[in-house]
Amino acid sequence: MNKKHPNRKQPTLSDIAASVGVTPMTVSRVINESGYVSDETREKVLLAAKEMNYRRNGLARALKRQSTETVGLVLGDISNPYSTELARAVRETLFNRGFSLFICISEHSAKEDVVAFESLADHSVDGIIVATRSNEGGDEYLRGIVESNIPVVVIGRDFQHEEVDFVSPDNFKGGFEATQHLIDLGHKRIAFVGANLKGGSSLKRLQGYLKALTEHEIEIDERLITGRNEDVSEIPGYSTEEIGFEGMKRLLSLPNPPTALFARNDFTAIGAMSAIKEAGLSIPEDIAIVGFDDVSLALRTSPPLTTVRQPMRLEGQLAAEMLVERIESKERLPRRERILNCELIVRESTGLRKRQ
Amino acid sequence: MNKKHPNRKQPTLSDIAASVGVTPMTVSRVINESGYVSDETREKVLLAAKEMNYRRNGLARALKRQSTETVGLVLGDISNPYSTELARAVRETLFNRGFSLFICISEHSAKEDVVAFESLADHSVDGIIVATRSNEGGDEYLRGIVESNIPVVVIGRDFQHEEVDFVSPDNFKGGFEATQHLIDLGHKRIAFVGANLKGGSSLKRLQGYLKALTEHEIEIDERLITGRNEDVSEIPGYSTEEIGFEGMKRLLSLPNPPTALFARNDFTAIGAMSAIKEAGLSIPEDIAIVGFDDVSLALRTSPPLTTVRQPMRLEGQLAAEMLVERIESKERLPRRERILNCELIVRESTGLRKRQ
DNA sequence: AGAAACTAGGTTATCGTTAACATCATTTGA
DNA sequence: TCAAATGATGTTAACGATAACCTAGTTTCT
Repeated sequence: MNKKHPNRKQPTLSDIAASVGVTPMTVSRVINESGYVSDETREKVLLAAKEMNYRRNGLARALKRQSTETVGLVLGDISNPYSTELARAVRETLFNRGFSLFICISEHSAKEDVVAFESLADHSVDGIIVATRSNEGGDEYLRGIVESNIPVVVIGRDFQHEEVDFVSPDNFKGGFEATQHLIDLGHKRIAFVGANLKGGSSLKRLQGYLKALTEHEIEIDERLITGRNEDVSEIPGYSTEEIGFEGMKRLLSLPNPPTALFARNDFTAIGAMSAIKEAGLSIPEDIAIVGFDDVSLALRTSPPLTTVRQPMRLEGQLAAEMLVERIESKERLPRRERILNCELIVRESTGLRKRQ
Repeated sequence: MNKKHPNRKQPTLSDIAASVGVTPMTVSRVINESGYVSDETREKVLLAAKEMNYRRNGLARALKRQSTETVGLVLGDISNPYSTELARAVRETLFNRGFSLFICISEHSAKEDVVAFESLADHSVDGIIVATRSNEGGDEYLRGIVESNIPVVVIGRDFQHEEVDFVSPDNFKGGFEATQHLIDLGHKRIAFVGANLKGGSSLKRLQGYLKALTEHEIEIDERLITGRNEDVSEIPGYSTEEIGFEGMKRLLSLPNPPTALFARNDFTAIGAMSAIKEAGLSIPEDIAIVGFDDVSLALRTSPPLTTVRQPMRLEGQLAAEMLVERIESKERLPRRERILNCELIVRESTGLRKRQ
């Protein structure tokens, strides 16, 4: 709808009312199937509405009703299958509860986070689910949104607020178990690829990795931890496979390269596999690999990838349900946290126990 | 914003106006930086606005202004990196033109297409970019939207309307060139994996494939064309790799299996590669493969995948620009079509010329 | 010095819809 | 049989913001 196309104007309730000879209110009752309307009137109104190609003005309706029955989801990188599954689960859950979903993308930068929040707030969504990484500017704006009484649920984002629910996979435990698995197989020189010290799920996975090493009294070698301090996803065209590929190349050039590898996610693992093959080494004989996420592709790498499966659908579903509860609740609800278990899926990329 | 949380109500322009001692209109001028306001008044208003945590009501504003400066993008499967790149380009282009973007996902079914269109129309977006596959119900609803004077641009969707612009990669030519490349290498038994006879880009790629075979007088063997009539993407959890994997397995069990393969897209190709390796065959020696899209992962498969690169960023950018033109144009514009060239990227998965 | 232009506001009406209440006829129940 | 319930509308007043128009004081230019 746009005033710049004046040729035909959108008909309104009043237009229909005038053409049928009733008041706008009666037409509204017909359209919304509420209140009493005689069959005769209803039919006349419906006919006129169809003829005039009537489409209700959601803005006016929402303005009056003070609710849009719409929820916003802010995602970082949507190329990640994780985001896809999450979005799908959120959408389905919301749909069943009568809400529609708008997705905004923020490529992990504060500025874009803010833009996303702004557009959603501007459209008066009834609530927001945030699944981007934490960052200063974004957090501040988000806090303002919460103070405006817009219900918010965060997924995997480090954001503390007494009225914001939190859903996350147990990245720490997942990282711990992945590393533990490699240790159990007899590995001592275990690398971590794709560290991001700025926070987010990757940091938690790294911490789990460190904990496992420490617990088994394996010395931590910083040269085995690759990654960057900067926000890699801001480099355009720098895909997550590339992080794995380049990280692995660096590791392979060390005087004493690792015998095993835990990658921050499956795509990073795939990039690392590519580098390993390029170097003429084989998986898992020379180097064992564990990924994270269990994307569908993990089953089709050669060899199939051992990985940590996170319950993406469940995360989305829970977040959506919590948000709807908040939206529909008359009182303020206290913060709720749900940390969901991950599951180690052992495939061939870690192979058998390493001979000592 | 929701009336269900009545504890603190959102302040309005009038609230600020009252607290400062001016009219709402003056506050509006300050907020919008339009019209004349004295520095003194401006400061008082801004201070009050900040103190009261004022957030403008976009609904009321849009209702009055008859424009939301927002565009909707309807995507099918967002897990496809193609969708990601497209969305990114669209978002960036729109952002530079002062529009914000909302994405709706429709997993290719008519019902969900309609839901997506409905929510977008309901929010009075200024225009819609549609990148889902054509389907009857969706097309009908879409036509209604266009008749309501909401500007629409379609990407790769078979939808004819005199006021709807069309952007698409040249899937036909891309399919032709991919097949031509295999023929040039000496292949005669060339399979197509992932056909979808219901239309969409896959059908066009298949037609290009058929044309190339015909032109070189290679007999078309229907057993070498795998795919389904039904809409595979509606089967939950049935990923596009799976199509390639299963299709390839079927092809390998033929009495006279193909020596080359053109896959509807890169992920299908990756699935097929997995099946080929599982059967103990090698690429490209036993079977050569060409994919489509040139996703970033194509560089990291082993061997790296020969594929047809489509200009995803350009598609998104053009679509966004055309849409903005339509939105800002005072007159009706005729349909414009842009069919964009694709580029064959030769990598190792097709190897050298086949010895006869 | 007087007209024109600028500055700093205020007034009014409206965007399209609907909640809340009012009106009046027709049924229904005790 | 008459009050109460119900059915079918109409009326009024917002929801919050702003375009369009109006007022009046202050500069500026010729």
